[in-house]
Amino acid sequence: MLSEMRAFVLLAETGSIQLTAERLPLTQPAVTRQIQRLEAELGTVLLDRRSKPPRLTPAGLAALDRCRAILGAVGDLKASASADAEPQGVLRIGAATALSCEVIIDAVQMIRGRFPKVALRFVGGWAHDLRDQVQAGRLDAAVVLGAAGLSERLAGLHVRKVAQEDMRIVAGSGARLSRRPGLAELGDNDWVLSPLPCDARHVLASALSGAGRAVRLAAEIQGLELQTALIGQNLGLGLVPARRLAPYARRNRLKVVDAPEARFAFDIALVSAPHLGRLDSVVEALGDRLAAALAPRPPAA
Amino acid sequence: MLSEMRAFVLLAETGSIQLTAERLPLTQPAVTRQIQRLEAELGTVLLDRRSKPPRLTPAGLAALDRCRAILGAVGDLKASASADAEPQGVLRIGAATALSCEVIIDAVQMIRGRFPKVALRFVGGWAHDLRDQVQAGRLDAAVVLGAAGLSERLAGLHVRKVAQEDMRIVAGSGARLSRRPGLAELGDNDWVLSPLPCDARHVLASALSGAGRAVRLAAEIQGLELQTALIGQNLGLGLVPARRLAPYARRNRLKVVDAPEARFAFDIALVSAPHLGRLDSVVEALGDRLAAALAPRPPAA
DNA sequence: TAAAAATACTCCATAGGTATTTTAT
DNA sequence: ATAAAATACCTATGGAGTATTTTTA
Repeated sequence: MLSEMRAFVLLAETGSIQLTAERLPLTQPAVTRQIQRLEAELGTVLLDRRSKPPRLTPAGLAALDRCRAILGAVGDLKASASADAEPQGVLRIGAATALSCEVIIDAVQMIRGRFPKVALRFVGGWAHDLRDQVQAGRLDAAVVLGAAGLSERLAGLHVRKVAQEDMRIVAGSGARLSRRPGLAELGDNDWVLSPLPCDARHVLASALSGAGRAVRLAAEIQGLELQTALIGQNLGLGLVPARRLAPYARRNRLKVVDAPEARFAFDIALVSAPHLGRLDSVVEALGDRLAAALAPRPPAA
Repeated sequence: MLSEMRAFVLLAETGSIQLTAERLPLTQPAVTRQIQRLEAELGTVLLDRRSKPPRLTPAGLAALDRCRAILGAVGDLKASASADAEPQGVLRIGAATALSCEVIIDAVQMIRGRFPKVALRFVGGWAHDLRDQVQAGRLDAAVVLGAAGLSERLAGLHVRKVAQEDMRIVAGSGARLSRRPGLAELGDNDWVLSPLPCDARHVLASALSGAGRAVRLAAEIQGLELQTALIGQNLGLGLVPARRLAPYARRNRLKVVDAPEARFAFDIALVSAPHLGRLDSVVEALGDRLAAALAPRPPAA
């Protein structure tokens, strides 16, 4: 029906079926039948055929405007669907708890500035959960922490490593540890960690199990603020992202433990669903911004 | 492409291709391919097929609204084109010069009241001209005077007789005529008539030529006001529609000449182009109103 | 008479159906 | 294991082309 409408609008513009046929391009009988089909579909006579070339009837004149509007809307649909159109719509992003607020805020503001038609929906959560939600289609993308190299290819998902996060083992000022403790010694200490399914815990647990130890929990606390405070009270060892360590270490007089066998490096990865269409460029820009903000030596550090 | 969009919108509503197929009704593979076609046409992935049934991608969600709008506009087009829709658009009507202003004004006001979406375009002119213009498609309808019974079927036009107009031969008070003049005597007098192509003149001329006479013109004047004034000055005989005679006859002391061989009766006919669609009902209402206003004994006369 | 549109007829592209395979719950 | 969607293959409808007739300017 759309091609019939195109022929009809063109007919109104050119003034004859002949010219319309040349422009489409089609043969004259083809255009004749397109108009006839449109008339049959609408149940109205659109052309006054008492003259050659035919004129529009009043009904045809009324239908003409509507056809133009419809074809315009179809054109808009195609234009807005094409990949180079301006990104728009809701983009649901998950941010792993381990990321600092500043980085997120910076990214949100960048997106709001560069993609004004995109509505952002940020949710926090554990990396594991967020990955699942992206995979289930409830999130479009997520910034997650994962064991280095492990998240190269989640099934069907697009994964981009934007930075690396080193984890530091920290202890309170009163902790008694050898200068370079091995895995066994670490396993014999209490720990202050985040609740499961914290990914850092997973990695620590599997490392310790290599030395026949399980993780001994002194406390299970969410949030670096509280964790570092408790570690400062010598409740146990902790695991803190290197980039976020400084202020907490100063405040709670923590010391960094150098354990060569337990140097955990996580990837900060941007996981995104396939087929995001033009929103892909937003995710890409997000990745660029994160990579810049989390570069090894942050420019403003 | 429209049926593809219908399938897509329905898919978004039902949530599965299976259910969409049942509703359309089609088979499941047919719906699958309709969505695939739409995706190919738009160059975008609309469905996130990682789950069964599939979900909409962000691009799909954006396209959904546009598809709904387009399908709605197509529905409106069909509804507005259907015969029982409210008449709308421009209706171009011609009114023969012989008609009194009151009748036209009354008809216009009726149409403005009953068909508010119809824009009227009234033009005056001679019956002959107006008929041509309707036939040429430059007018949609015309109220014309024609020799009785002559205008039964103009080629391809719709003709409806709405009233009959008797023409009266009038003379000034000083005219010297026998009581019941024959055609020959009429032909030997001067006449005050409208300029060609006045239809009344045509009929008079052909009647007189039957008696071997041509029309002798004393004056060629447009407008009853002037014509009757000159006839009152005894410049010659005149031809006046019976319905409009009274006020002019009184003012100019005219007398009616009873010529049995020259009793001209004209039809007042409503000529309309074919295929006016829903505007036909407006023309029909116009005809009804004219017939009522011009009935043999007007109610308010 | 010339030009434009409508019709008659044929062919082919494409959309839908059936059967089957693949994939997610 | 079951249900849903995708694919393969076939068939048929319908739209376009060519040739011709009709109709208007």
